Amino acid sequence: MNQQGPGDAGPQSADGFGIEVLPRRQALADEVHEAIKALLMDHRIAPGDRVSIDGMARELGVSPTPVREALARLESAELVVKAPLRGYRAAPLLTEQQLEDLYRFRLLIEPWAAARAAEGISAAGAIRLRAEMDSCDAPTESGYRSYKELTAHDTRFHLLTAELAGSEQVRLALERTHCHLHIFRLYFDRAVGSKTLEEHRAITEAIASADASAAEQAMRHHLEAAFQQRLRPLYHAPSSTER
Amino acid sequence: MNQQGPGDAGPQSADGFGIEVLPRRQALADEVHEAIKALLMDHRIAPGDRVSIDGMARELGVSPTPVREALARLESAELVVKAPLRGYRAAPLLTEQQLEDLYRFRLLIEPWAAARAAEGISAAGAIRLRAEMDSCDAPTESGYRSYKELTAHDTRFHLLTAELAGSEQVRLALERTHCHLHIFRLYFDRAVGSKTLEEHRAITEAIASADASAAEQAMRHHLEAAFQQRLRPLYHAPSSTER
DNA sequence: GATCATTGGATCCTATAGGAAAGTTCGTAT
DNA sequence: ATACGAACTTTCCTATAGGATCCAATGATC
Repeated sequence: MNQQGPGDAGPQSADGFGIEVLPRRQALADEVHEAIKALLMDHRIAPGDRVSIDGMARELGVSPTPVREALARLESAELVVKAPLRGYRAAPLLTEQQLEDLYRFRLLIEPWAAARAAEGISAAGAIRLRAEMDSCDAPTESGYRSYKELTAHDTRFHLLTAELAGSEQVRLALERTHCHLHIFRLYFDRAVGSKTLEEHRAITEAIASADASAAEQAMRHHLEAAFQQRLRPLYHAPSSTER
Repeated sequence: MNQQGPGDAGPQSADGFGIEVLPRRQALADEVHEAIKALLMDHRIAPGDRVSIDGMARELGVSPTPVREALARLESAELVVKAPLRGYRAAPLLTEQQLEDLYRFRLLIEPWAAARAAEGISAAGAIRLRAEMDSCDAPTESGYRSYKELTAHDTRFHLLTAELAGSEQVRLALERTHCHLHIFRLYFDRAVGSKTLEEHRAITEAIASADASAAEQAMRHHLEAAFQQRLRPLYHAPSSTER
């Protein structure tokens, strides 16, 4: 609607100085896309719930058209399923078999990526990796970090290792699994141990010291521990929402 | 045109007797999606060309809304790119580096999948695999098979091996790369050798005889040969745009 | 003659309206 | 009381209109 205040009408060449803030003219369908994704993660839309185009448009205060576009993309990402004349529904939670399959896939590509990242690590890459760790590592004494924050870090960390491996296809494949979103939906209300950060730290150091086999092994250990010790028990424990 | 002109409107559910077998109300957006994908593969939309929403709607005789939805999905699949206020463009061809990256990724997951398929092969699985081979293998003397047909077989064959591996994630990852579509766009006007079918046959026999290491090796050989001997030379040969 | 401002065209983006189909509910007959 | 049928409601699906923006062409000015 309104352009952000005065002076930026010209998107980039406002004053001739290439500030290039690029006011993200991108938008409305993308914002709707992110909004719905956030609703799915927060369980404000439970798995299996209907996602009405009109209802979502009313709730977000936009017309149905961008909602339709956003849902089409979410369907392509398998986060919602579309029944031809019955509307969209939120995708169900992963079954235990699907989760196992997902981690088998991650075990196939991520240790490999960690090894390649270690082989080709640069000074700048090591800095980026350590910065990511520090962003979530530092003040762990005062207050607990929210699970949402830790998940965001986890997402960035794993995608960063894939990026450092130099394989865009691996990074894309990992991103397209939306594994972090699925995991988040699985135990979005549980506290996460500090084990994750410890394991991330081990991976970081292995990569930063260019030790390929150590990086591969650390990543493998991390994924196996996450699956066997943290995720899989959720299916056999009582479905508690305790903290 | 108005809403549903009288002639073409009522599809077939004229009377209350819904004898019509599944009126296939499925999709208009889906059909548009497939139509545009076909246009991309046939180079009727060249890489880099603009894909106007209104223009495509006029050409296909539908309203812009389903076109918009189809393009949103194609963008999610990275077959078109969207410039915020400048419309969609067909994605450019893969660079040599991107092709190499793609095959590195396939070498990571597909030999693994072939080995798992061999380990868990069933009688039914072997039959399906051989049927796929026979469908394209048989009458190779009378007429040449079109490249389009062979590509379709290649797509089905590789997805089938991934499916037989029992990993939905691997199958999805392979599908999401759209590698066959990219390859097709690379040399859509060339004849393909019979080498591909020979290599497929070797993979099929290795899987059907439950020889995991042979299957893995055959798949690896197939991918390396395809990249090194068939695809990569395209970048160094004289340009192929003239016909 | 070259550069910049202005105007025009095309396109995208959002919003709204109307028709069609499916699910649901209520009423009636057995 | 139960089953069947009809009407209703909700929702999706398509089409069209209007506002905003970007690219291109033209004319004016230095």
